[in-house]
Amino acid sequence: MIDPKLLRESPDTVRAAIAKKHLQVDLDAVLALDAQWRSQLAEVESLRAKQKAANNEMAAAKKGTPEFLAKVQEMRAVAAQVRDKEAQLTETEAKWKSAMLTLPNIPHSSVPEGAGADENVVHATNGSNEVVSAHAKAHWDIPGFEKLFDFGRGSKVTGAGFPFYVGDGARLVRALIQFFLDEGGKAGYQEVNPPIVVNAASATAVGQLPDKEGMMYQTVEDQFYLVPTAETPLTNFYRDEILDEAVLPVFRCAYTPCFRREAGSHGKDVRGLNRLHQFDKVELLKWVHPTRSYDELESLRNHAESLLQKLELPYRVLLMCGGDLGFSQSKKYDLEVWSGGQKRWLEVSSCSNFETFQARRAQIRFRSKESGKPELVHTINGSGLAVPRVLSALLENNLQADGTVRIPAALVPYFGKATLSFQ
RNA sequence: GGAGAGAUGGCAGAGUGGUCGAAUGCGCCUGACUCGAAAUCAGGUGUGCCCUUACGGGUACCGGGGGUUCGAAUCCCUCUCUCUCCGCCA
Repeated sequence: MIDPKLLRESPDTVRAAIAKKHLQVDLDAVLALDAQWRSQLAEVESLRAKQKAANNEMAAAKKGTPEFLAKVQEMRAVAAQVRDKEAQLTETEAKWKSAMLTLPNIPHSSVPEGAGADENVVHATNGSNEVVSAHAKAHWDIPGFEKLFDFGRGSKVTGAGFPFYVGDGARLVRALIQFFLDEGGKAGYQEVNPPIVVNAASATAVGQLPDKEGMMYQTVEDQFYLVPTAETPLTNFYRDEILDEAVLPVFRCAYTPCFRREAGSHGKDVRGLNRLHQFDKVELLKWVHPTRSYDELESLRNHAESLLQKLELPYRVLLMCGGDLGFSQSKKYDLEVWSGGQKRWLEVSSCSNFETFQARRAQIRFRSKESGKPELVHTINGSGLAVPRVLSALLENNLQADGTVRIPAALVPYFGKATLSFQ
């Protein structure tokens, strides 16, 4: 949610943000609702002030005296009025709140103009398909693939998009997870093992409810949600808290399985490991002082890049343009790994600065040393990294003439050997 | 799963339906005393929202939600969580 004061004081800033993100929002309707809410609030509060004053008089007077009884009579009418106006206010407030939630975060000035994915800016590239094996092929076409990545049995046991990882497949997944966590730790991110089901309040605080319930798996009895990303429990760690300024910045990383229903995304690009309903990911998250957040976004992105470098995978970094920036981000980089067999880029990390947008909704604040008052923190997150697509690139790019896969040196200590075999 | 107890400010802990945003203690901040510190003394010390250029004013919040009442921290209903005991169990 954006700052309601920003909307009042500088509606044009909000209008420009909506335009830059190529969204359609009737801002005038939101402004009208805001004015209505404030005037109704003033009305209710002045009635309550009246009640309060009368209460004090009545407390001083003797019970049962004619004056007292007259006052009770008088206040009955006021109480009825309060009930009435309060009901109206509650209704307006609900509309106001949901209208406010339709307003996107303000893009940072460094975000390029653009309507969609085609206009994202290639910020950097590292390596190219030239380094990729001449034997590369789409991972699902590699002989023996189903032995290590058993989609058939996964479909039987659960459904499409829930593969079994078997033998070296399982071992490689585990190696990647542990490699990512260890690297995160070295970079100063404290490791956290969070709950992987969350309640509705947590899902709401990060904006996954109420609009995106279709994205999450739900438990039947308890109204819990399987996390679509570790960002959900991790961001909620400090929900409704006021931190000591001295604890900032906080860097955390967490591995969780991630569950996504992705309703309506069937069809394109869903083969093999590209898009799963359950996948493994290490998430990086920072809670930082507002003055530092753009520096911290750069360093988080650098860390995520370093993982791809150590895995010797070619990748590029995209700076998302306004039209392809998410609703709640101020600035976002995507890291895409080159998948030599499919001959396409696969997104493996999305690094974003949310400024106060998430923190406002989740009420994550710190007490400013300067003012002594609570202020909202800035939150930044990114994957470091998502496992299956790294896996795709690794299997495809490193496929050798004999049908085995070369394991990059950084991963050998984790995997336990230098090659993976599909036999 | 069964039985019971509880939830009040940073912490501990009072609170009779009315003058309770809430005693008291601790903590913290400021000042006095001191060369300095400790001790002592005096004052201050929550959060959200609305109005106001400002000074300031108003209102809400005693786990969440609902109800009774002219008036609720206090009474009623309901939910959640915590603790204790029993059962089950990786």
